[in-house]
Amino acid sequence: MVPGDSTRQVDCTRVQNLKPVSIKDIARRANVSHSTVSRALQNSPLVNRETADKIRRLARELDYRASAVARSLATSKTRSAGVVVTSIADPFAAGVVGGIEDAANQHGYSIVLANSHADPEREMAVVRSLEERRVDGVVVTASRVGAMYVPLLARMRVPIVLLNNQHPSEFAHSVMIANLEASRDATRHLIQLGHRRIAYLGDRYGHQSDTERFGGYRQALDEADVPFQPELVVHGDGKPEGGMQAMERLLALAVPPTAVFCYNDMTALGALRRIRASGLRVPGDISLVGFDDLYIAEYTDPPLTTVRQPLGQMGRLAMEALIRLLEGSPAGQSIRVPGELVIRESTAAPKDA
Amino acid sequence: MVPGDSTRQVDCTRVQNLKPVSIKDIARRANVSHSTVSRALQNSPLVNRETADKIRRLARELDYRASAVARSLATSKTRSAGVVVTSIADPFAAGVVGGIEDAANQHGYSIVLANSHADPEREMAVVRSLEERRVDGVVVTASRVGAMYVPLLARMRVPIVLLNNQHPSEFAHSVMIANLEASRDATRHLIQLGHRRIAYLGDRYGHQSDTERFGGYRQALDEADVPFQPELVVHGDGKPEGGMQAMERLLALAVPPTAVFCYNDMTALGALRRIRASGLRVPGDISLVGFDDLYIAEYTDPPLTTVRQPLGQMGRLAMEALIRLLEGSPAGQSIRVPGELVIRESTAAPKDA
DNA sequence: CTGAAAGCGCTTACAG
DNA sequence: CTGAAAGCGCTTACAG
Repeated sequence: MVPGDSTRQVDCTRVQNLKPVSIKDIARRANVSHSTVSRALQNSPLVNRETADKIRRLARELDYRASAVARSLATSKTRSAGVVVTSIADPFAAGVVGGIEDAANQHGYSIVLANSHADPEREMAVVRSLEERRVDGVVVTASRVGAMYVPLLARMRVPIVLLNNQHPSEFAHSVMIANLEASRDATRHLIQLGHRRIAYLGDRYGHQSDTERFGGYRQALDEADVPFQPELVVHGDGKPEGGMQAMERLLALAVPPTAVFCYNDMTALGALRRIRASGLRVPGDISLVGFDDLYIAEYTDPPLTTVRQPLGQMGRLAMEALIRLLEGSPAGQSIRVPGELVIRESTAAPKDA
Repeated sequence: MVPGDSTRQVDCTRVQNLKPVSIKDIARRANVSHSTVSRALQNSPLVNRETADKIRRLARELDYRASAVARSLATSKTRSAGVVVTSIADPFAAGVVGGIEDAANQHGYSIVLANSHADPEREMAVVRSLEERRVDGVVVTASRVGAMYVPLLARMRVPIVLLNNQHPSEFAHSVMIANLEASRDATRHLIQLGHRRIAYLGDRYGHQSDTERFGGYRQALDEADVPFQPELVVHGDGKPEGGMQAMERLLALAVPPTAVFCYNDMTALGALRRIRASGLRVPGDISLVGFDDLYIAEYTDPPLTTVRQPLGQMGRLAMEALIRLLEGSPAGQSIRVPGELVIRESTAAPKDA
């Protein structure tokens, strides 16, 4: 061997393109037809016990991996689902996709993930790509998706499940958080603590979720005979910035609220900042409730009372609904998942109580 | 029409199983062979201009979608990449996968996503599934993956790119954050502010990233002739709980540090809590630096100075390296991505300076 | 420029 | 129980 001969070292980072072992390779060694191999590997009862065992042993020895692509072509099922999200980098989407993947995996499905970035061009490209891949179905978590997008998806002729979509539609099945019930619970919690001047800090974009959450707030007020005060309803943009500005208007009121129920945690974060900036304390002077239970809610100061969206579970339910659709069982047109009020330290009885 | 006849309403949620239009359907209408259709749709110069135009027009009219599965079988390329993460619900993985998907999409690749949950059984199942799907390559972001896992993946005989993996290996290409340089920068920042008693709050699990970050800390100290004090090095568990405990030990020192460089933001969060719990202020009494720039870092009180890992970019680089590998160009065995020191409000000059 | 043919790796009716 | 055959929807050498 030549000293320093670099060829003696195998370059593991480069890839040999040997083709994978196929059903034919096994057939040859087992002295049977490839049909028999196919049957044996599917545990078909049509194959003689011993032949089948021999075939399966060979498959293991040769480290055989059935080609899902060939199978898909033969069966016209890919056992894969497209998952469209606005952006997987968004923790919300990430949580939900975690559940989707778990359920898919458990049922032998694979997930083809695509970001739409709420960009119509990208959305078109994504749909086309999923169509070409012949995914068996798709779940869409793209809350800010255009209203036209769902019909576009529906043209794919595969089952669709929508997840917390702002435009639920007759074209598809859907899984959503039970906004009204959850926000009613959150508001009741404030009422039970003794609050009566409770503000609603909503989202100004007219999302269905805002409408529903506001509905729950109203309902809790009504059932407790707390008079509704329009001046206590303000709107942000769903982000901290908007929360700060809206909170500012609330603080400028002749009689500011003693508690604020926020559309979401991001908004609550802004409200919290604004309250502290004006020298007031949470929950000493003002109680604060969020919605979502983002990771961060646990680490704000004080930790935020909020409504948890069971993201993983919602994803799981969506994927399971899709699978049921694919396998012909009834799936439930519209599934509502209860939120969970997580009481931390941003809520307390009002001072004057 | 019978009143109340429910059949007149199309049930859009149910799916008709009409098979997609194929190359043959187009061929029939165009009065050519399917070979010609195939060529025309690939923009092959071998096809007569007008025939090609006619074919492409027909394809558009019929809303033709080439079957990627048939093409994959014919070409033995799927133009898809497996992406293995410990859990996509982890914001870190989510950020990175965002970049991976963007790069993939841009190059016409699809992403098959799989959670390993750091569970050996699941890891095996995931690898098997990706093998069966015949993905062209895989990128793995599974920092806490078992050391045995990468060799297992390598057996897949497809290119692998590792992303911030704790066990970079000769089996694969890798993309990692430049830990040493970034933590040297962070430490320098503290030194420049005037600190000399700077603690390192590390991770006790002996991750390579901890070793490297500690190395950067040492290097910054050395180059500034700040004496290294072993008592200022403590270890947490990478989470807030461990950060609190380790910070407690630091506070119990005869002369506590005036600044603490934490292994990551989660640890910093714990340290921050512990510092405030003892009535001290950040950065008034102690400056604090994290690592990662989690979403939350911007919203702590005070906002945390930290090192940003450009997650999206790292994902993009990993996917691009994989694609280069797939297309036979050199890809760079080991790519290091610089972190970025984000100076917020948790660092200031020491009191006595 | 075009078509007939073979092949990719499976599944599955059909005939024995 | 088994095999030969056809087919899934493409691609691509080969022959004209």
